[in-house]
Amino acid sequence: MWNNNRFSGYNNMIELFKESGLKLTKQRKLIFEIIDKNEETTFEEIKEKCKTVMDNSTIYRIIELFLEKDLIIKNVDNNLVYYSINRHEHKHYIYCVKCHKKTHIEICPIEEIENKGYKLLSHQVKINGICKDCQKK
Amino acid sequence: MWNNNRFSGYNNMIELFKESGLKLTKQRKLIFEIIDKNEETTFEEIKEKCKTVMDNSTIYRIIELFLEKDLIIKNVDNNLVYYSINRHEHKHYIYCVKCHKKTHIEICPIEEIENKGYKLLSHQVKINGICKDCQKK
DNA sequence: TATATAAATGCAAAAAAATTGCAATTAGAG
DNA sequence: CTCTAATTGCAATTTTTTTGCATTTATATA
Repeated sequence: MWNNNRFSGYNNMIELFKESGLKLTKQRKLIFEIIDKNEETTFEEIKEKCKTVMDNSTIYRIIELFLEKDLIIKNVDNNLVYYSINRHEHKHYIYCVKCHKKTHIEICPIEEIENKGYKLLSHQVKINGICKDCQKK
Repeated sequence: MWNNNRFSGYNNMIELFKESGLKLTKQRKLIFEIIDKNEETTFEEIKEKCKTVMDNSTIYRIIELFLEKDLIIKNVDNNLVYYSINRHEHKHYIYCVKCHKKTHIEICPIEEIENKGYKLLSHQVKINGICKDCQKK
């Protein structure tokens, strides 16, 4: 997963950790890989996959750390918390809730915001739908 | 607050509750009014304002109920949970984090989503910035 | 490669948040 | 006004998150 260049600017996790000044422990490595494996990962998934390997408190601490260092992004939808690797790309997607396919959305309000004189601080966009194929099923 | 017609389609809370099949208790009324008073209300604000009037479990139950009945919208940003009245309007805003002014954004990705064959289920858009005036200060 | 040490983890305990069952109360229909 | 189903308060539980400290570990450097 990690050698396929999906992460713009870094060739691997080791470098990424080094740049953030983080020791590469096996616990951090595991959590990072779990989050990296899917587009979005719930906290429950992480807990489930880690429970034999590390303590819950460690999970909490690592996730907090990753968020602080901007390695991951937190996202809440429908009472579920999701984490994903921060790939530093400015793109928005629509997710199919059935097949989990994602489709890029071209439209982006940034320009309009800047035209209105606002300085942009943060934005969250989350769009769920059902894709063409899944509607047929 | 409630008689100013901000809520499209309903003239008052009583009617709204009736349509949703909810008894209008003083506890529900209070929570609804608290959420209605501001653009966004945190759970802590609600707890604080209700603590002398009702039990915490009642607050949890009422908020859950309002969400189920789609009377309010839940929104998470920066680890804080916000609630707002569901005014059934399809609009997006940019919020100024300093003066809390909101400005409507025209752009909307819905059309593009539909062109791509997706059936839209839900969407969340949250954009924070600093408005022109506040940047000068 | 070995060593020193600052940082990270595990563990157990505590604190905080959310949920539940049930008796008492209340809104609203008739 | 009365009746009843629905709602609330209360107390207890369960679940989630945080914390302090002893032990372990990653990594810089000798």
